Amino acid sequence: MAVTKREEFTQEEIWLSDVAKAMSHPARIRILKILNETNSCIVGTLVDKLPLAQATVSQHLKELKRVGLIEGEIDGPKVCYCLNLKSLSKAKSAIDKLFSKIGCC
Amino acid sequence: MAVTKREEFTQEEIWLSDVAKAMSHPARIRILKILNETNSCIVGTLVDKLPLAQATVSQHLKELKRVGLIEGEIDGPKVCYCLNLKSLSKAKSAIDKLFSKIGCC
DNA sequence: AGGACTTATCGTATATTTACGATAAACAAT
DNA sequence: ATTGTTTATCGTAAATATACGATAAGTCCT
Repeated sequence: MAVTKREEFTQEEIWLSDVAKAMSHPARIRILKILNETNSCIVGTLVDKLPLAQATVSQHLKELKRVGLIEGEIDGPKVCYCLNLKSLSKAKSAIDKLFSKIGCC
Repeated sequence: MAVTKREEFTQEEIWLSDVAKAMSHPARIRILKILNETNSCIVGTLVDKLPLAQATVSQHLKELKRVGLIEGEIDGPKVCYCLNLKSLSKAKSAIDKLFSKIGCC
C-alpha cells in the first residue's frame, strides 16, 4: 500500500478496504470461487487449479486468511481451507450498505 | 500489483479483482460512502472531508473512475462526481454470486 | 488581458505487492 | 530412522501504490 495514512480513517473504513484488498487479485477471486463451489479445499487442489507456483498460492491463502475470509484446518499433512461464513456475510452487508442509495448530480 | 500473471485468468476474475482493488483503500471507501450519502459531489468538498492533499484525492478519484465505479461531470471550473449505478449493481451481483453457497470441510 | 479559483497531471521518494526457487517443518508409512 | 508428501516461510527481484509539492490547464469574473 505504501505510505498509507491508516490512522486517519475509521475502523470500519480500514476493515472494509482491507477485505477489498484481500479480494484485489484474480488468483484470490478464483480461490474464493472454488471454495464457494466445492468442499474439497485441500491446498494441493487449489495449486492445481491456479497457474501459479505453490509458494505463491500459499501466500495468497495467507492474505485471505489474514482478513478472515477463509479458514484453514490441518488434516494430517494436508491443510483444508474453507470459506468463513461469518466474515463473508459481514462483508456482504457492509458492501450492501455502502451502495444502498444512489445520489447523482 | 507487481509482476501479475493477469493473462492466465478469466475476464470476470480480472474485472472483479480490479473493482476490489479500486475499493482497497480507506480513502476510496470514504469517497464512495460520501457519494452514496449526498448529491453534492464536488471535488473540493471531498478534499475537505479527507485527511489528504488535493493531489492525492484526485489520484484516488482517478482510480475509482478507471474501473467505472464513479463518474465525473465538468461543471464550470468545478468537477462533480457521482456513483455509477450500472457498475455498482454489476459489482454487487458479482459479489453475491461469488458468496452464494457455503462449502466447508 | 489579468487574477482568482478549481482540478488534473508530473515528478519523485518510500513502502508494499507479486512471483518464484529454495528450504524448513510436520506428518505418514515403510 | 529414513523416505516421501504436503504446506509454510525465507530471501529476493521487479513492478505497483501512496503521498505530496509543484505545475499545468481550464473556467469565471472584473
